[in-house]
Amino acid sequence: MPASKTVFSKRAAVIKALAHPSRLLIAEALMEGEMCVCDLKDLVGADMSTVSKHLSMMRQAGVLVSDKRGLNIYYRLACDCLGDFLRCLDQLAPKKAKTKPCC
Amino acid sequence: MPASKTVFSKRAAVIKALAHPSRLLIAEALMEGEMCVCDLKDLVGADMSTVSKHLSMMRQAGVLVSDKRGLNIYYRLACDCLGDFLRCLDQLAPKKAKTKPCC
DNA sequence: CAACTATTTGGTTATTTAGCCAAATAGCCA
DNA sequence: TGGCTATTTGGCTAAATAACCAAATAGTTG
Repeated sequence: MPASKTVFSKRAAVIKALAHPSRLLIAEALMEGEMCVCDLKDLVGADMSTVSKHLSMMRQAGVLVSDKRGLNIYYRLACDCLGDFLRCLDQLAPKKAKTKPCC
Repeated sequence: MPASKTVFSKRAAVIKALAHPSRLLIAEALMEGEMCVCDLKDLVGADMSTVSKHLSMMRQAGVLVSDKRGLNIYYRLACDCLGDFLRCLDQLAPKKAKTKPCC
């Protein structure tokens, strides 16, 4: 079991934590600042338990950190570099592209 | 069906194309330059058909472009910005982290 | 054209994931 | 304490994913 395999699995887990439309929406929303679960639930429009599972998965991958204050639990991005990470996406996400290099 | 939903799905598809240990390994290898499928098969160590499916999925997402020359098909990264994208990962991938912000 | 090589496609199966509902947990306030 | 409210957890089902093998496709060369 090569150590490099573990490295790639960990990195893949980080990416996987962003590889879902709802999770991406959450990540982009959190670029503006922290939000609590119920706000994120409204944003995503899914069952609270579903959102909660997305969030704990993202936290476990190291993408988000959470912070409990009173009844609410606030989530925020673990890392500022995620902003650049996410901004790179639009260059790749095919609008009509595919014929010419995106950047 | 909100347009924004489509946008997030497309972006998620791009990310998903990198969200697998083998695909990440492939993407990093291609940062050095193009490679043909059989070389990538050796690199990944999986069945050629498995590798081929990973590659076509990445191409479809807009992450890779391919180029057939003779019997071989060469793949390369569609976008230089992927380098930065990938380099951001190490900052997030938990080594022991999780206690302090990564960057 | 026939044999060969590189790659993709189709089929199958096992595993993982996403969603919902219901129940459990935890902090707050009367 | 007892009842709220916010969030997580467990259980379940449907759908998506990843892997392999076998067969099909396409280009090459004798």
